Amino acid sequence: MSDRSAKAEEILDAAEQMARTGGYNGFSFREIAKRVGIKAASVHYHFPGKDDLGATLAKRYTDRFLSALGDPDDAGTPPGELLRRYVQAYRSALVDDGLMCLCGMLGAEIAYLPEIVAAEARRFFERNIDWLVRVISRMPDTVPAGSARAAALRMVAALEGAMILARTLGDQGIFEDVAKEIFPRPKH
Amino acid sequence: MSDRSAKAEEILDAAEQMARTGGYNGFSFREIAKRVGIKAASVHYHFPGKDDLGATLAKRYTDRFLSALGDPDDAGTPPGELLRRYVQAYRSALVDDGLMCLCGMLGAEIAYLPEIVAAEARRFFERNIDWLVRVISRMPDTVPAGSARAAALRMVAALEGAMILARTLGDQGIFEDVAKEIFPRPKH
DNA sequence: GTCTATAATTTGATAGAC
DNA sequence: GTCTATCAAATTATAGAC
Repeated sequence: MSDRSAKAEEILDAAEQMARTGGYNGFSFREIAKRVGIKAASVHYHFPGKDDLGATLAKRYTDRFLSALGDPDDAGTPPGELLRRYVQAYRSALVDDGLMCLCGMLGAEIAYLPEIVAAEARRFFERNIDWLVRVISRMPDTVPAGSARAAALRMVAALEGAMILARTLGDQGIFEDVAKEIFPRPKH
Repeated sequence: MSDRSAKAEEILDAAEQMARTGGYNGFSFREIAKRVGIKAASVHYHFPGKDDLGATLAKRYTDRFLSALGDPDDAGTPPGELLRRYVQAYRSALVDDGLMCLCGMLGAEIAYLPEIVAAEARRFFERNIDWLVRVISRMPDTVPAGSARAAALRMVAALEGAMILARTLGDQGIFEDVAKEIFPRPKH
């Protein structure tokens, strides 16, 4: 468990909303402070530097995301349902939150990020791919052995790209058009 | 033709390199000035405001991108070759330039952009989709009529997402893994 | 076209009182 | 934990000399 104060969580909430709209430079201590009703100096009490805040933010995002997915090896859940759950996690980020994927945005600007933030962005995708590979490996009739990873990469790429497209053009239907056809196809 | 001075083009070159690494907040007048060997105030002579510079940058990027694609209706070029050329445009942006897609980054942060910049980011994707729809419509054996647009959206999404993934994980092979299987499949 | 000078604002950050 | 006060640096931008 992460033993963070309620105020620290509030700070992360505000920072996340801004970072998922404008990236790492999209949030500032002053704007966070204003939103949570304290002063900027007080934010530094909870998070010493912006890099700490950013890394914690990305870690919390990843942990929550993976937690929503559940165990990829759970024999009680069919792999097809797990893949639908994966798509739903992205849909929820875009539609329910009305925001972009935090680590997608951070990943795009990774060359300008402090290393501890960059490392968390990388970890998000590594864990995502691991999770998908485990699920897809349970579907031997759909994907040739060994290419589970390629199938996982295609899913992640399609969903991240679909978020950008839907967001840019202001049309959530675009996300659905892409999501509809991203599942690994049966071997023929 | 755009009648811009050589110095204006230099400014755009510097700004593009930074924007394709850190987004709209990833470039500044001072840093541009330093790179092209003038002072920040002089940059304002060429581009009155940052929004002007950003909009011009996105427009130049879009024009060059579409120019590299060529005429989607050119009967002398098979549609399959045109689609390979489309993938190559993304590959070149990632591998040759070593940078992200400018409008992908701008699109992700569109909610925080000045309207004239946001409009150009939207235009990039609208024109990309139009171009792809025209090409895919020339391949009636691969896609059911009417779903050419959905097929186009899937290609754009996959390529934008593949760039992010490859960039974040520092592995260009990831781009290739995704690109390999994004072409519309034959009807069966 | 480019410069100096300067303004107004924002940024991440620290010291020290309460 | 939060505050005031303050800082150094960076930001976009303008006025006016050359």
